[in-house]
Amino acid sequence: MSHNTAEINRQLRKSGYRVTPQRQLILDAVCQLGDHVTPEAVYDHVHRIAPTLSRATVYRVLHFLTEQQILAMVHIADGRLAYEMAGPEPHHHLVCRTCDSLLELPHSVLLSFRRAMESQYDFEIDVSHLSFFGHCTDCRDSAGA
Amino acid sequence: MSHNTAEINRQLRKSGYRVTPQRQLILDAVCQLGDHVTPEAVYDHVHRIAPTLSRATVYRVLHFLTEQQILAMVHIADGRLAYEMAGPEPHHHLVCRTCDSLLELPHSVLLSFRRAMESQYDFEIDVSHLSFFGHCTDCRDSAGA
DNA sequence: TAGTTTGTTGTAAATTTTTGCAACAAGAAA
DNA sequence: TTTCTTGTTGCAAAAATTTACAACAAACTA
Repeated sequence: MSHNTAEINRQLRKSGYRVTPQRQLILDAVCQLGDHVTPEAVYDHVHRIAPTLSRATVYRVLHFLTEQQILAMVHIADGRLAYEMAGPEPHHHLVCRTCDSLLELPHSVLLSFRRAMESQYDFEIDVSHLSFFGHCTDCRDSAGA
Repeated sequence: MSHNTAEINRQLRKSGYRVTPQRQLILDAVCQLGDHVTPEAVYDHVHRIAPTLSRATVYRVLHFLTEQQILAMVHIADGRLAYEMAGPEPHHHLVCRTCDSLLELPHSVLLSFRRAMESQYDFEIDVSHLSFFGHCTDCRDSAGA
């Protein structure tokens, strides 16, 4: 996935934050590495380009960009965290606990569920990204029902 | 929440695992401490009773009891993990990102969603526990729409 | 372009979580 | 009750993540 650098930079500056080379590198890395990028993968990637960029900065920037809704935090197996670009159209994942495969879930599938929570509980679910864990077709079959 | 010790112990032994004082203490701790118990809270609690019980054991046992479906792993704010008793009837939470309050969601609310995923994607969602993050009534109001 | 403000970074240390391994002990069997 | 097998634990070290703080530098202003 690509991202509109100029637009993002403008957004950050407007909010009083700064655009640093570190932030740009880390954002590019997540962008290039695709879905479910772990902090360690980001670090490995950017560290090759900028050897002085520290792990602490990676963690801080990932957290920061998530707060700014530029990235989305994703739960992957075992309660670990990963990140990915927060597209304008959210999508979600069905994560297989056995083979770690991913199925993408279009946002539309969740809209009615979200509306239900809103009307029944007056609670506004943040649907920037959701992961559901379970078992895919193949793994259920091979588990030998 | 209370738990049927004898039943759980029988289940573990039947599967070839052992019932140790450490496991019993940790299970009791989660039970007594209620919903969303963090590993650190468990450690503090059990460490008072059994000072030699190590942090490593707390983490290992929480993980183990979750695999055995005796506990359920819960995602709390910021991607942190917590645990709670896995009741026979699953329940879920709406977690407010602002005030950290919890709303309990009856399992029935998710049944249709789960069925939909099964028929549309042939994916069986594990619904032992789900957390949805967002904002509750009060916090949306005070945010001054 | 130079000066000023203050948001950010790197370092190092603190915390949290995981893992290897030898000693231990639960539970089965005799 | 004693013995034996092997699942578990504690320790210590490794790995992952967070935090304090001084130095740095992005962006605004003149």
